[in-house]
Amino acid sequence: MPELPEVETTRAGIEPHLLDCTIAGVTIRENRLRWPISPELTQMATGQTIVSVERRAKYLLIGLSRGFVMIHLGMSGSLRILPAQTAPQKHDHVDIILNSGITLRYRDPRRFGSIFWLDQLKHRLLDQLGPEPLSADFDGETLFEAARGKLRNVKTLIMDAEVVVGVGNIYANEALYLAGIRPTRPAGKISRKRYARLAAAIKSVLEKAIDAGGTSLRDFLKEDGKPGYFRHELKVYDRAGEPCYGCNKPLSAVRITGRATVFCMRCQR
DNA sequence: ATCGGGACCTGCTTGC
DNA sequence: TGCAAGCAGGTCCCGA
Repeated sequence: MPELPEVETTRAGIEPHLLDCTIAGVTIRENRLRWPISPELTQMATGQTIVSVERRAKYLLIGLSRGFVMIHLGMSGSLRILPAQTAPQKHDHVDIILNSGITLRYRDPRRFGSIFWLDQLKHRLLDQLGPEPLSADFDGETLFEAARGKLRNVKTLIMDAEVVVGVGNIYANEALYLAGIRPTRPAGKISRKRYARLAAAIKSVLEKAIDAGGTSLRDFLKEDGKPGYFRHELKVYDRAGEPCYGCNKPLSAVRITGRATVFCMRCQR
């Protein structure tokens, strides 16, 4: 489900509802997420004021007067802003209830997501993360350097969070199409110049997806319950066998490390 | 050190 | 129509 644009869309959507609010309580109905939710989350967060709502990679970081709540949406997670008395539905695992009369509700049918209480902004899952793709710390040189001597294919490289964060399966496919690079190409055999193009394509597709409110295929909904509209802008993802918008040739499909991969045999080399 | 594959879950779509 | 298989936006961890 959520890649960087969907997480960023969620962050921007919930931020104005959360800032300066006090947490009146945290209800955990189901703590069996990817990692069990620590029971101390409730007592540590209750009574505190929310001072920031930020994102690092695909993690949401809710800053409190003391400490942080760190949330990952996994494959099927979403956050909604709702009136506090709204009855929970199936898979609504956690509520963060605010003194303003609203609740931030976490839903995650597959339970691949996670919620952590952090005393400080430090966690092993944040330690090894690469640069943010939309920052100046990321460019073609980042990719070229990471790819030196590597035999692995370029799609796996750009989906590796130690190389660059936030690029999941949809946007990896899209960026490689925009850059005209075949996903199966060995990463170490691609020129500086083509990596500059790929880095620019990653930035461009992520920015445009954020502007559109993300991509909604199945589960993903924004904090207000509405879908994002980038689905209509997808050039290759979910279009296997359909004509390439560039040359009309049917798009090819392969699996790369278990993930659906779509590309144009003619436009991507 | 690097890499691929399995594992974790539920729900929806597809094909027999 | 019913059922089982296959597939889905992530990513950690293990064994080769």
